[in-house]
Amino acid sequence: MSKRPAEASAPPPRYRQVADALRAAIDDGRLADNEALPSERELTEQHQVSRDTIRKAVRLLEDHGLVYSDHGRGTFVAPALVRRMSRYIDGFSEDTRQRGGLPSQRILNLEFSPATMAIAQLLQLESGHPLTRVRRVRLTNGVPIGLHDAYFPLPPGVKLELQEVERARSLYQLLMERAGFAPVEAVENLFAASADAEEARLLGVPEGAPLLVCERITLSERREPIEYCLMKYVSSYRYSARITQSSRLV
Amino acid sequence: MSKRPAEASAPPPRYRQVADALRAAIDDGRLADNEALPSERELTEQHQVSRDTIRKAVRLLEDHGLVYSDHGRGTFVAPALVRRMSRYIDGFSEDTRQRGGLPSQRILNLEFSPATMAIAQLLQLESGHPLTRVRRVRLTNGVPIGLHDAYFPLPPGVKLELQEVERARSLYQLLMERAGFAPVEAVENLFAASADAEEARLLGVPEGAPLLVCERITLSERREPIEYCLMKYVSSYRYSARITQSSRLV
DNA sequence: ATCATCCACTGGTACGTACCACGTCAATCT
DNA sequence: AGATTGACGTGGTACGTACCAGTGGATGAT
Repeated sequence: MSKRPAEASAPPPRYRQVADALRAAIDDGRLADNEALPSERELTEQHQVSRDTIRKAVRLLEDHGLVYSDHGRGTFVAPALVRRMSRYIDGFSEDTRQRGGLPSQRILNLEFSPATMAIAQLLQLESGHPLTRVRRVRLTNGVPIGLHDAYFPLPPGVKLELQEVERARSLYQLLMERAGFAPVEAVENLFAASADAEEARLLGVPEGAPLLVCERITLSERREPIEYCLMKYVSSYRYSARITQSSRLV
Repeated sequence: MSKRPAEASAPPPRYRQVADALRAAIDDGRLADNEALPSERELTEQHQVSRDTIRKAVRLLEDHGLVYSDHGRGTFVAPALVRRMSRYIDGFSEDTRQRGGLPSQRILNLEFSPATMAIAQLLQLESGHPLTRVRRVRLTNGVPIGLHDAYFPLPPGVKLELQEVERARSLYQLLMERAGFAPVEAVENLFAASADAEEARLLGVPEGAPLLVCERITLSERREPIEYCLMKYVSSYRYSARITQSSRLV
């Protein structure tokens, strides 16, 4: 037995434990905005790990925008404005909850359709490849916020039933269990468009209302495209991003 | 003299040199999409540096989406689709050039106005604090693409002249020289809106046309807000983002 | 032919050490 | 009073070593 099926999974690495401890201190206010963290050498003693491990932990927090380091000065807690900005894959439910809203969804339809030329190219498949398509309305506190239109190939023999999609807590979760769907990265293009008649009806806005369109290609661990998703949001929806200058590689 | 004013600046760190070499190999096609890089231990010998240094270099490239590492398999060149996705601060000129367009701008006006309550709050200043405001039209190949409306405080005594703003290659560059303006991070909120009469006229679109609105707060090294900028783009403009799952910190 | 095992190789974690680069501020010198 | 210096503390770079953990092909038993 090389893998332990249900046994307690291995403990997280030490740098991760340190990061969690620091994050907890930030979350519950023991470390205030812009307050300095203990120096790396101090943390070394507090946690009884090497400086290398401490630096890995701090780097992890920095990547997520929770702290920032200044050469010669120290490491500081990032202001809340920055801390709140992190995007995750399939972020709708997460985002909504983080802003204090209750996310929900309504499945419009589940169909099996061959890839159009445009979508085939984006997914790097031949035109006409069989795809599954799921259309959903996303709601926050019961109010329609966006339309999601997702296309993805399923392994031969795997078929989704409407009921299981409706019951599933998360479409990605379901796809992971049923089809080994494992997204690790995504690229998105955002732009503005006007609502057509159907979109207007589904979202409860006037025809021609401005929508935020987000076109996403989801990639597997091997960076193969595994999903194309077209998302359209009403104008009250906010998409947040954080941009860093991190050594721009010229 | 602790700083060398005009002398050749210190050479970049070794991990940076290695990263540049690898990047060059990717850029000119010596390493193809999804091709494996030499293993870290091989790179160690090729560049005569420690594995630690190699790993720093690879991590840098990975952060920028140029390569990805898989535990047990190796490190691979990210597909072009992913490689093209990196955003920088003040990215308009950069972005445009990267997509093969010629960026330009037209200054609409330069004025000195007290902060409204909303803007004062975003910039963490008291209401009525004197601000400089620059409104610009951004163009690609001579076609209007977006409107930028920037607000920022200047140190006492510093005044911008319309001419120098118009002559400057980059507003940020100018602000850096004249006012020590040094952005290192920014947070953005994106949403959709309709063009009002003036916006429509300036952008050459019908009134009510959908616009992509990007609201940006720029932060200094100390994470103090130093600029607020409201940007509105026509629907053909694409805002690109890359999302990674990188150990989500639960 | 099929399956399980093993092994060589990959990146990931963790330790230790040393020195460099930068910022701060108190002590010092004009 | 003002400018200069320098010690000190901070994060940044770089070396070395060792071992862990996941992958995938070769090997060998069935």
